[in-house]
Amino acid sequence: MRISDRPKGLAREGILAAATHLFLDKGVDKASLSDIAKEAGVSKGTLHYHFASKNDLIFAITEAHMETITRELLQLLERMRESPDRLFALLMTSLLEARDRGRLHLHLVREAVAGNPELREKIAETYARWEEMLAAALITLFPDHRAASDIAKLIIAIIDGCVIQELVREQRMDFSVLIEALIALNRPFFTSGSRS
Amino acid sequence: MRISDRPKGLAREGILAAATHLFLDKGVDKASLSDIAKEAGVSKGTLHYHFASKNDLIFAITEAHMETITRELLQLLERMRESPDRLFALLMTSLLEARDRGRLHLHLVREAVAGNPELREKIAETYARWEEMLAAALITLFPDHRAASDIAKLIIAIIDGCVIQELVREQRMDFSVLIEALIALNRPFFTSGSRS
Amino acid sequence: MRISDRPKGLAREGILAAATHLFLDKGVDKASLSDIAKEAGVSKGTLHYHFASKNDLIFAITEAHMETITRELLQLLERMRESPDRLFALLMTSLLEARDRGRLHLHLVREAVAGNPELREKIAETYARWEEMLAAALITLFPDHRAASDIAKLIIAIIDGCVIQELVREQRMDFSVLIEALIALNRPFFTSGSRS
Amino acid sequence: MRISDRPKGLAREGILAAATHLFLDKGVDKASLSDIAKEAGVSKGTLHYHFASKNDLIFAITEAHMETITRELLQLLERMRESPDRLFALLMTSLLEARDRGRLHLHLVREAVAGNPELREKIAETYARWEEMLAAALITLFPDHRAASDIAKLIIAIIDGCVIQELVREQRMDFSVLIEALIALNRPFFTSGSRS
DNA sequence: TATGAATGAGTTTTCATTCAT
DNA sequence: AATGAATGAAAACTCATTCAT
Repeated sequence: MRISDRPKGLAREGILAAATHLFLDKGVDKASLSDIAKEAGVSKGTLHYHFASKNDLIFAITEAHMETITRELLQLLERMRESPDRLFALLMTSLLEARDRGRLHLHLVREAVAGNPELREKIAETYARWEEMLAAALITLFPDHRAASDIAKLIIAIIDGCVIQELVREQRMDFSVLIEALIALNRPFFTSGSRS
Repeated sequence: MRISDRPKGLAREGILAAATHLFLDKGVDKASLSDIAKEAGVSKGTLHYHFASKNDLIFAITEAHMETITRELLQLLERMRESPDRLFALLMTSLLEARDRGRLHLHLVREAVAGNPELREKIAETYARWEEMLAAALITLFPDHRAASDIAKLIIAIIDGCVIQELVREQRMDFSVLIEALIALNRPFFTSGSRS
Repeated sequence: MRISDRPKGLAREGILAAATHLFLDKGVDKASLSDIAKEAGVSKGTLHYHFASKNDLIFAITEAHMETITRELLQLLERMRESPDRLFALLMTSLLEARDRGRLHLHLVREAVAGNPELREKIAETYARWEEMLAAALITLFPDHRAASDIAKLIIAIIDGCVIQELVREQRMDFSVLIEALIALNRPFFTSGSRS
Repeated sequence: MRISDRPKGLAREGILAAATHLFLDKGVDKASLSDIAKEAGVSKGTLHYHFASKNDLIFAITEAHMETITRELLQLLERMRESPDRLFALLMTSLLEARDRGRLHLHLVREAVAGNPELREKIAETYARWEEMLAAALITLFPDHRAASDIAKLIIAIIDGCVIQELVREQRMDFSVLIEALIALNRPFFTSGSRS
């Protein structure tokens, strides 16, 4: 809030915002540092003053992105106590509603997988953390249920899968329908009708 | 069969194989045409003789990749008639077992999403086709079930989601456990015990 | 001589000539690849086609430079049989007469010493070779003389030292005088007059 | 002595020390002002406060370096009166024993030769001064000897040449051997045995 | 068909220098 | 005296593409 804060932070924040936008839009590889500097309204020199390399920038943005999702997931799980039966629907609509976030997520995950081991490690750790958070919440809500950790894994996978579907097919997924499908799924296919 | 045929086909196939390998390994952007030409053992000139642009090459590889999966899906659905109750497990283990395929898939999807609309369209169409194939198979196997199309969508999403998990966390997913989870999922969480 | 030779070799030779000239003139660090490309009349892309990195170019030029001196030294030692008493004068005037060569030599040696171990090794080997060649020639000319190898070392050092003097003070050294000095040197200073 | 004096002098001295170390280590061109500021533990702003440009810094360091050698040469020539017969050996071992000094010397000389005329002039003057000092000392020690000035020139050249040899070949020169060689040199090679 | 030489636009990165505080 | 944020010019290097042969 102090005046002296602004000049310092502003450039850095502006760069992060510009980079986030361009990474999201064109992907990490195709967004050049020139593009980012231009969009942030700073010189390339300034950009490198704040982020020594492109990798640093990617890392900073990934950290912020993962942190944002984690925070949101936490809030979501809090709210869930009031209406546990809608957990799944809430989770998916909330986490997916920002299509931009999904887009950025895909780009960062791909960057991590394509030869950026540190980044991959970072993302893997966050995934593991989400899984734990989800599993813990499930156990609180349904103390008598086993396999909470597996269900957590499954939920995360479904969300990621839906992100891809949305991005590729450019159409919203209708979750109410998906959830119906999930409910219906178990009866005929896995138990092969034996559950009377 | 004529002698003159062979070199022609061979060079093209060699390029495709090299490009597939490098795209899979480093991603589409980071694999340069020089790398590919070198790995294929041809000159850059030859590469451009067979594929006018990098985009052409990407497109050809995407087509081949999607076609491979489609073919495999078809065979899988055939085999399914004999043991319909294991459909899901079979689907997932088969489609995921080649980790390379998942890796390539991620890279191609990302390339499509990041500013390559033609490619995106191509992939979207194939996804739609898979969905139809799956839905049709489900209807054949379980004629009295509704929402086959939604379940198809869900299955595809789960598979994509698992691919990402595997790539990021570098650990195989245990499907038997996931399927258990799926079965267990519907009871407490969605029906919240209301199922009589 | 064939027509097909020319286009191929020409660019490479042109680049080497331009780089030699600029390295000599401004030093290795201050001669940029842009400068070199411009002087050679080719694009920067072409330059990198022929020499993958600046280091490659430096190395190629160093090799050529050292080779030139070696060749010349060989010819000199041949000619020496006819007038062995003028060996030293001949050596120094010949090797130093091309001031450009000395200039280039200083730049390359400095580059080698400042963090280019491969280059340093290359130059060190050539120095050792010169020393051997010189020592062998001395032994042939004066079979009864010991310490040929040490004298060779000394001669090389004197030449290098004179190169530096010339470059820094921008004035030719007068060798006849230096040689006089060398002759005079031993009597009073080292033997302190004891040599009757 | 006042408190306010110290920080001022200290920063400047720290910068000079850091720059000397880095120039010596990596060469003048490859040592960046950022590196130097970091090693000196000051900001880049401070560095520019004390030295308006990199050239200023180079110049200051060169002056200090040349002054150090001059001072040492003076002391050496003083001590020489007591054992004039060992002049040469003493000179060379003393001036060369600090290998770092030779390294720095090479870098500064090269910088001077490569497009820094002021610096070149400065160094040339100092060389001339050394020559005079040496010649004067020689005349004092050996009043009846002619060509003292040429011998001085020769001695300086030999020292510079040995510095290069040492740096490139990374092995100490054995001076006793070199001196032997010098003594031996004059008889057979130059006079070709004619010295009755 | 196939090549390799050539290109130019573009990439990330480095760096000496300036300046408000 | 000292700082650190900012800059722009220039560095080395990459790469898809073109083209004569």
